[in-house]
Amino acid sequence: MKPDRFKTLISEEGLKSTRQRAEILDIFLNSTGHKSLAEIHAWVAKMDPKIGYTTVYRTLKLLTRLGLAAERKFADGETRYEPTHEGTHHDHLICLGCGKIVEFEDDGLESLQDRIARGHGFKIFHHRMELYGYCGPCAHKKTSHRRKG
Amino acid sequence: MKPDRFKTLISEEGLKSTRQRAEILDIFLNSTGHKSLAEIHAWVAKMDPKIGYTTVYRTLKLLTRLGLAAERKFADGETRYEPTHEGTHHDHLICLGCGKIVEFEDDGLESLQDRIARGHGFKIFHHRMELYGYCGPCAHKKTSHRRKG
DNA sequence: CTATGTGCAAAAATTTTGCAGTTCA
DNA sequence: TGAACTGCAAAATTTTTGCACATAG
Repeated sequence: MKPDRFKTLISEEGLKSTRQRAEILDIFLNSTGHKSLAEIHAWVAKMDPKIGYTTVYRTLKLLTRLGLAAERKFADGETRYEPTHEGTHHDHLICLGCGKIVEFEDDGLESLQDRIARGHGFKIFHHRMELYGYCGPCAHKKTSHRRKG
Repeated sequence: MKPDRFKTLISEEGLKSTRQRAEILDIFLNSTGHKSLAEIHAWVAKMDPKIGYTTVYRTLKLLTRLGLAAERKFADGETRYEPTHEGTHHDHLICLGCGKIVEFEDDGLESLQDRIARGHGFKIFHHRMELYGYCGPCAHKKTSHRRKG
């Protein structure tokens, strides 16, 4: 995702490209994703303390509207945003032990989605799948505890 | 799920079975599921206006802890609760047109989950899958609009 | 120049907690 | 009786909005 694409998108809507938006976009796109507003703002404020929370809030809403960001609400309740990496869809594996979030892509899932949707007369646009469990290291810790315990 | 089961569960924890809890449980279990706290409270208050929002809030948290209810946060942001119908797992089809939420079960999904998890060294306990799109009637409306449009 | 954007502060909407009086076991 | 429960009000969060000033186009 190049900054140019953003400029094109907003000008198409008669909106403006500002210093703040460029700053937020830059930081947001180069982040790992899954960031809460507070986290993004903290990050942005480090670069430019004058940028307010409200601007970050409104910019992320804007990016969501333009399709460059996606709001996500995981089971823990906090609203998070992640860059959309247009074209590629991915889902999430979430470790209940250490909180790590791993992204994955699976074609089987995509076709399964279509089959299920057809069975219910739905026309699907997108889906969300989250797998909750323990990653390798965390699963191992739990197993060790049980051994001879 | 019989009320008796609830009585057993809470007495096991040294908790009490009260009129309010019975009322909330009754209404909650006989609902369609996916209700927000405000909705549940409004419903409960119709039966007994003296029952406060706080009690509903705390009771649903309690039910969640006991495994009788599950908190869900769909993409629209509102926290909703649904009865767990122990043993059966299901996922959701969500209509973006009319907001209808349809539950479904799919064995293929369950095995796919295991395959994906293994590939990433995860041990999965549960998952969440949501398919967003348009149900039959809503999809039809959209199509009609496009015709000769 | 003018419509849009920004930032502060404050309003709204949610979720959670403290406390005094009530109730179940 | 005593620990748990209830309900009100108020605190803590989180999300949104109003408004005066700044700025891109």
